[in-house]
Amino acid sequence: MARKQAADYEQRREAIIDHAADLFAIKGFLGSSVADLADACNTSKSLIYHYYPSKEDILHAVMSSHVEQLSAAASEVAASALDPASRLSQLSRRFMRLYVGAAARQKVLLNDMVHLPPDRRAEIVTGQRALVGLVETILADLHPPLADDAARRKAAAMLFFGMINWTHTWMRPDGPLDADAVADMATSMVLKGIGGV
Amino acid sequence: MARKQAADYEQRREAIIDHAADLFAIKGFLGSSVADLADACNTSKSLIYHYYPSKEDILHAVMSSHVEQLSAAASEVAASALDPASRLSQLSRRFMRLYVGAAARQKVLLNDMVHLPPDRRAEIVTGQRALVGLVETILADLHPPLADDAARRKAAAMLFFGMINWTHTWMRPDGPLDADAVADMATSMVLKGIGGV
DNA sequence: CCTACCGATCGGTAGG
DNA sequence: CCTACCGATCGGTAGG
Repeated sequence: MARKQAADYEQRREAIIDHAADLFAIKGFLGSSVADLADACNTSKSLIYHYYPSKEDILHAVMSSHVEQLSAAASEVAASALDPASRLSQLSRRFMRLYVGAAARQKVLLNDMVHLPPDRRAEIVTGQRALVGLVETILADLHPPLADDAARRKAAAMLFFGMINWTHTWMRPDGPLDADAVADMATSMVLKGIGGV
Repeated sequence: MARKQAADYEQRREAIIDHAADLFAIKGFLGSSVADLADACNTSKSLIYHYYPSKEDILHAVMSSHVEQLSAAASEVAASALDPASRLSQLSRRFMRLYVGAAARQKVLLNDMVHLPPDRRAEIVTGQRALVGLVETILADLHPPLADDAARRKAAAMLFFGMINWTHTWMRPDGPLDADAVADMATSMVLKGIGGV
């Protein structure tokens, strides 16, 4: 009879990704060694390589788990029957909560994409493009002239993502504004400009 | 008579920084070796170390030269007698032109700050904080309630910087919108929301 | 799941 | 005796 996989196989895989996210977020992918990661996990390099074939596979796992969370949130909002302004508001809040709740993964996603092998990078980029497409649709619903202007529609969506994606550089978990408060400021900026914040 | 410094000393120093910016922007600071940089400059590693004492000093020079350009542009806008909306518009355009004209330095500034030694990093951060302060002042002029709410004033300024700083991830020099067009979209988003773009 | 290693490459410095 | 610069190599450490 074939020997069973360790009962906690999936938990261990997940724990490695958690620690890798923290480490990569602080020191960068190339600035973190596999030995550093093994130490953080209180184990050996060999154990790490038992669960993942390469350091790049660990980076990919950190990123793809996070993009999947974002995609799931986006799908729920896309499937809802809310009006455009409420959809934007919901999307902002759901994204900002994930950004703050998984701050390390978010930083790694935004900083270390260049260190993924091209095929793995393409996979992540495809997931992100769907998120951009959803925001483009909402913005065109809010401001119909955008429907006929692909360049400005894309740019407007990226300006929105800039507002919320940039938060990882300045927001602190113990700061005066929480994820929802910042999400609502970004939504108001889109809907009414600075006069609405 | 003392022998003179090479006539092109400053040009050589600047050329090293130019090539370093391109290299670091593509492969990251840790992903680029001093040997790579020497190759890009068509010279030897020893020549690089003749002009800069360490790889980290090169990173600092890439960043500080760029922050100085941004600070100079900000100072001119701050000294102008324009109304708040025009000041924001001017600042957006001047910054976006620098971001696009020095795209490699901008990427390095945003991605590799973590690899600067703490004292060098503090110096760069101080320069950036002055830029944020200027934007906070303009936004409070545009929307007076912000004058009494430091947290939201800071957050609003960072949402604005998010819009323009994030452009390095999606704007292409040969794309349909140039630096001024994107700057004006960001300005309109602040002044009037999506209805103004 | 560990210790013991490898081929290669790193940032930085030697003599001349 | 200086500065400018080269070819070669240092001691350590990386991912695997």
